[in-house]
Amino acid sequence: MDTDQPAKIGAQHLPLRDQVLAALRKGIISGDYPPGERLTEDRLAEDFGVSRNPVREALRVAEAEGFVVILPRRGAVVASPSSATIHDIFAVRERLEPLAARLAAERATPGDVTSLRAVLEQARLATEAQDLRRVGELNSALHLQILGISGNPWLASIAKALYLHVQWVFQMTAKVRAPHSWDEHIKLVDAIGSGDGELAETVALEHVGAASAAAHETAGRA
Amino acid sequence: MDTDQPAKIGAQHLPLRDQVLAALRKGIISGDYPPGERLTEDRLAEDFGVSRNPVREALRVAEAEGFVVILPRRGAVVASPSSATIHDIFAVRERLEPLAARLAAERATPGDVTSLRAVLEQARLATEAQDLRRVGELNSALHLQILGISGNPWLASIAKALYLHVQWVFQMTAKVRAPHSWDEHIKLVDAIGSGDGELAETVALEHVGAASAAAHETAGRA
Amino acid sequence: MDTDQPAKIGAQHLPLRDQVLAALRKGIISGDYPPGERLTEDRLAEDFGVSRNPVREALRVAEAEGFVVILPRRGAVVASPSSATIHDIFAVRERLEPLAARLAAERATPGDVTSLRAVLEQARLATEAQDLRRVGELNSALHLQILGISGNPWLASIAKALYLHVQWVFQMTAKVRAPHSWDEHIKLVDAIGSGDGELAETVALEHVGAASAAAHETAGRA
Amino acid sequence: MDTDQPAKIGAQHLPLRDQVLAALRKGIISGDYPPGERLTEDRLAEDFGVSRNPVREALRVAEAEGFVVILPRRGAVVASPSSATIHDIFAVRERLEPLAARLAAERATPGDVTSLRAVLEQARLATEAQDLRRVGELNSALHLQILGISGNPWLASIAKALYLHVQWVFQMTAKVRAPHSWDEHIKLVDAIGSGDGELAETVALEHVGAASAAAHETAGRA
DNA sequence: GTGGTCTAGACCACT
DNA sequence: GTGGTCTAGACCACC
Repeated sequence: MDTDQPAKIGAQHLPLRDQVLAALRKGIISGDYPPGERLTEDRLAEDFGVSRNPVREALRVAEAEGFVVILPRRGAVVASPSSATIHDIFAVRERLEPLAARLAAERATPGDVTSLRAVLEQARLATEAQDLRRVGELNSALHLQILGISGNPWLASIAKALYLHVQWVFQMTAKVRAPHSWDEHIKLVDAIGSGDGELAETVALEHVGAASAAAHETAGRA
Repeated sequence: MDTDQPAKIGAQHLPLRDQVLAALRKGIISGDYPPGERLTEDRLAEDFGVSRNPVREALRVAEAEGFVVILPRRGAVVASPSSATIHDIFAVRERLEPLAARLAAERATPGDVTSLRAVLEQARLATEAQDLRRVGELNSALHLQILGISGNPWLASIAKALYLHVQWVFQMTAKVRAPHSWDEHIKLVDAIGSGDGELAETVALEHVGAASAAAHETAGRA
Repeated sequence: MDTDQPAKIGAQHLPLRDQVLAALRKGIISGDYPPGERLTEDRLAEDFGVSRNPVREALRVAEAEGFVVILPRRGAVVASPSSATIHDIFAVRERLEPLAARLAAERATPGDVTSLRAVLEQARLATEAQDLRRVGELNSALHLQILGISGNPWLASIAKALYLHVQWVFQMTAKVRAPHSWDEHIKLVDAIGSGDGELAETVALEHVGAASAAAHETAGRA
Repeated sequence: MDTDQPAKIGAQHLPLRDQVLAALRKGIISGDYPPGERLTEDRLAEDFGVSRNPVREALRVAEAEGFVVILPRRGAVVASPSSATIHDIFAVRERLEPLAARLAAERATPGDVTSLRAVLEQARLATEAQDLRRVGELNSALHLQILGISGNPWLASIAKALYLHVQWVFQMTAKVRAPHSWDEHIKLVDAIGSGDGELAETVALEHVGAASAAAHETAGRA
């Protein structure tokens, strides 16, 4: 995915705290840091090879994002999404993703639609190759791209956070509903491409509903 | 709702960073730190009488909440909500507050409703006394309480952040649409009290629509 | 080449100056900054998206490494290796690479040898695939690996600098002697694997001699 | 070779960073900044009466030369040559000084030889006067002059760096092998004067071997 | 004693 | 020269 001529050095040189945050999110979502696990600052600092200060700053943001719970003077613990959490998250997603789809349909340029269709095509190939991991990545990429097209950064930021949590839960339950979701995705992109906001919103609502149902089937612990 | 006897000392002893964060939010919303203002760590540390580390941690969270913008190696700046931002925020609120009202209607206990009506009554008295500041506070209190009753912490947390930003913008434009909003509030509480989720959602949608219109009239600058 | 579990964040988070230095070296060797080109600090700062300070520090080191020439109060210019320079460099390489080969032969563990042979195999595949760029990279990788095995950091550091310059000259003359060099490399690795320092030194000397001859044929300008 | 009348002011006015670098090298070699000592930028800036910027640039070059070790985000420390380091350095010198002697023999003009003999004579006088410090300086001057005569700037630059480090180690161990080395020096100059490269190389090799042995006797600590 | 919290100080980069 | 960033170390609450 890297361009040959990398972006300017200054722009890609992120502070340690940001890299720590990304690594921490990844570690949590991947299950390396399982729910309920205590996250002592010293341990994380050692894991990442940095001092405790950037770890602390990353933990504050991770808390704001809902990945960890911090108890004052007690330390941080990986959050434990329950089935209730999943229910809550989907309740919000059911409202926001249709909005995103509508806005995207109203604002999408031909280039945007081409880009979305490219993701669909890649997903088709990955599905044929049975590369489930890649399918999952493309699933995320598609939704994130739609959020970007919506042109509402607040919506995008909130929905992205929700989306990451859903991925996390899926990861925990070791189930992916990849098999049957791409038909819905194609319909969604078609609707966005048509420019019909009302239609896009309807399709998105159905899609979230299906995802929600699948999630609730597989959830139910911790 | 607070007991006269304050809660346990340990529970009310918040870390400095949390107090700094609260003070920072308040300072930004109140306009003491106007949009575009540079927030050097040293200055904030001095303002709050702490060292730079708790200031840094508070800034990270304030960034995640959208109150400040942090540019790597350049420092923090108070965010500058534009009229586009207001539009974006209301677009999301229009989806989430009706959801909150519906959930609240479906879950509200009689005690919850009594509590909501108490706020309405206090607001009526404050309006008669022309205590506009108090009216504003009660406005916030009402909406936050509804969010709490909804029982969806994700929804509550997101909507609260949006709500704070709306307050901020109102503060900036120095206009409050307090005069005519309480009629709507009464209708909203009635709907919640009735337990009719569908009705509550409809009333909430109208309310947000009115607020949105008022906000867009008064907004329109960096 | 990246491992799945990346190295600790702290270890791979280099200062901007180091990244600038690496980019500058790469730009010079690749010919993007041709010999004789003036390198104003402002321009480099813009090219890399950083401020002038890290650029200045990178330039000092690049000067110490012989890639640029800095004239006091006049600025930096990309160095212009002449055929005399090539001659000088090879005169030194003829003494140091045999030494490196001898030391490597005396110190190589079985694992070291396996690693060297892996590079040879990759090079064979890349040669078959006619991926000349990859062949060049593996060529460098092999020699650098031998230097590392030698266990003499001074030798490694000096020889590496010489090696980079030779690559630069090859790049300038747009000639690569890749075709016939891998036979020699195989002999060299065999000698190192045998543990016979004397033999390794002899083979290395022949190898450098061949490279030197090839370089002198293709050089002769700028 | 310097004229009595100093060169033009512009040419002799070196940038501050170069003067700082020279002073830093001198301070390290002389033991004023002992191995392992932390070199904070502020302290050096104060010591030399300059701002931190030229200090930083000098430190980068000093690192490239092996006098200091810089740990990212940790600062600079004076390098600590161990006996292993000494061994490594001499292993390289054994290859490069004979080469320098051979090249010098092949290229030396009568004037060059006269100049070398003048150094020998001064050294004889200084030895008689028991001015050991002067003897040491002349020792260095002789070897540096031979490197210059070799006509290979790469060789000269590399060998000079090695030579400075050897001096440093001798300084640290407070031992100088001055007593018996001048006989060897005379033989070396004779060989160079004869124009017989093979002979010069042989003599130089013996000389480095003797120096190496002496160094290893006196070394043996961090 | 472990570990969260905060301060002091220094490196690093921008202006 | 100012200011962002990170590290080292001290304080102090909890187990």
